[in-house]
Amino acid sequence: MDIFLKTTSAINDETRIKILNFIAVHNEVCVCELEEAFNMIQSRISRHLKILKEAGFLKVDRRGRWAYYSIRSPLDRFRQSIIKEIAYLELELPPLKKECNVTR
Amino acid sequence: MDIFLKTTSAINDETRIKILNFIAVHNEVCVCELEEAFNMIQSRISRHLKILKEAGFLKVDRRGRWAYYSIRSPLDRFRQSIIKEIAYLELELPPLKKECNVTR
DNA sequence: TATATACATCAATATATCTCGATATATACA
DNA sequence: TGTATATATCGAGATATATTGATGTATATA
Repeated sequence: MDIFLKTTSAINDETRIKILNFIAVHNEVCVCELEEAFNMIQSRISRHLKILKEAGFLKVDRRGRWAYYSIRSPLDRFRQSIIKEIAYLELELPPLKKECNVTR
Repeated sequence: MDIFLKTTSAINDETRIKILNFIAVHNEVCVCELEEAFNMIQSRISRHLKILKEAGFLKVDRRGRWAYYSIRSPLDRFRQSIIKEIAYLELELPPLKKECNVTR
């Protein structure tokens, strides 16, 4: 029950739904790219990423000073269906600008 | 997005998850049966039923003084997967007592 | 028609969650 | 070693949600 509720509360927020969708589309993004794309302050993005990660949706890969977030794999049936359902929403995607760092 | 959020917020509550599961198992129950089974005051049950209904999970059939709630049918793919996932939780079911009315 | 029953809704309070700004930490590199 | 960059975390205020008890509404029946 607790894990289920952690999953549902993670997706019960418009910002996190958009972030999750953005990451699903772009495969792997760093915090500063999300900050830039969504025009939100870094602490806000970071907090939402933590919630999505702890709910089992994301994994993080730290390389150098950057933290690259992507969809966790393998992903269980239920979380897969959630991401699929979010894809069906056809949310407008903000542009991804790879300007916050050059070593990519 | 709004509909999606309505769905996620509906299942983002332990009481509603239990109610939804209870109804899924028993097919059709009235408010007083839920009140009895979960030992909760009527206004609380009624409010949660409204949220589940407006989120597309339940339908209500009024017969006489009673309101019988059941899983809405047909149910879309996503809501079906949610109810299935809740079933996997194997939550303990409180007993259903059909004492609140006799005309059944 | 008056009363009881079943359910819905409202107002007030308690609790949880989101956001921002400040601060902490960790890495790279001059 | 000192500074800049990228990210994480914390505290306070704002907002949203849940719960309760009171009240409203509709139906059945004495």
